[in-house]
Amino acid sequence: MREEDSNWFSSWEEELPSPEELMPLSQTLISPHLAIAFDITNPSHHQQYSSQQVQEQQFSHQPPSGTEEEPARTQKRPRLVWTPQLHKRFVDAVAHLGIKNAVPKTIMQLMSVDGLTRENVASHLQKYRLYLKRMQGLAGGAAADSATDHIFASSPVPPHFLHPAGRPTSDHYLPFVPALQQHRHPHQHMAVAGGHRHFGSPRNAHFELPILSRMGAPVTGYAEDVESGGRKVLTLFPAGDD
DNA sequence: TTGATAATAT
DNA sequence: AATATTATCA
Repeated sequence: MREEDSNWFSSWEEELPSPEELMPLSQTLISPHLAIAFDITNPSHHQQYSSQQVQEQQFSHQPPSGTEEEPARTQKRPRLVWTPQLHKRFVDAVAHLGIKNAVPKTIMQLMSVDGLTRENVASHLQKYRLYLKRMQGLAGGAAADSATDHIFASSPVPPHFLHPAGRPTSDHYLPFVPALQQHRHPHQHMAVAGGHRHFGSPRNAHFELPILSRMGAPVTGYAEDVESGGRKVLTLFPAGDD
């Protein structure tokens, strides 16, 4: 742990974005009417995800190209930030499926994260596999820490992941059974949300984010602004119990 | 850096 | 044709 990890927790509540700042990706990326079906117009019932702990993923990188009311589908998807919680779900899904069936599409479906695409998972899976390979080499005690693998290290790697692969699928590993979202059923356990901050104008820093999909209430999270070159990244994740 | 995208393979 | 894996980009 570093200082930053302690610092952000300090300014955690201060920088805490309000639920209104969270834009439901399900509304922008999916069909408008479908988004409405997913959307909660009246935040009355909220605390039904206590065990799951609503996870908010903040995206960044919003193209400065004028129009802000671009068609949802033509919208360029912001960078996804893989938080430990999201990663944990990823690992759980992979563990549940077994290395064999752990392919991007299936993983994505099992994760049941709204807004998460197959590409997101594929990209991450690629990195994760590399991480696993790296760990096999250093098997024994020491773990590789490249600041890159921090996210991977946050979640324990199931034994069979490092296995030479000979077993078909002996997974009595049932972390959870998310129940694939087959039809339009607004029952995601998690969701990815995005929003755009206007750093240049700290005064009118109000966003016209519509409404939360259906889990904006207990949005506990911390927001950190990271500036890399000219790229502003705002990451937000819940203070989960993980 | 980390995640997206392109290229390629199955 | 669709999805998976690898490589490269930003």
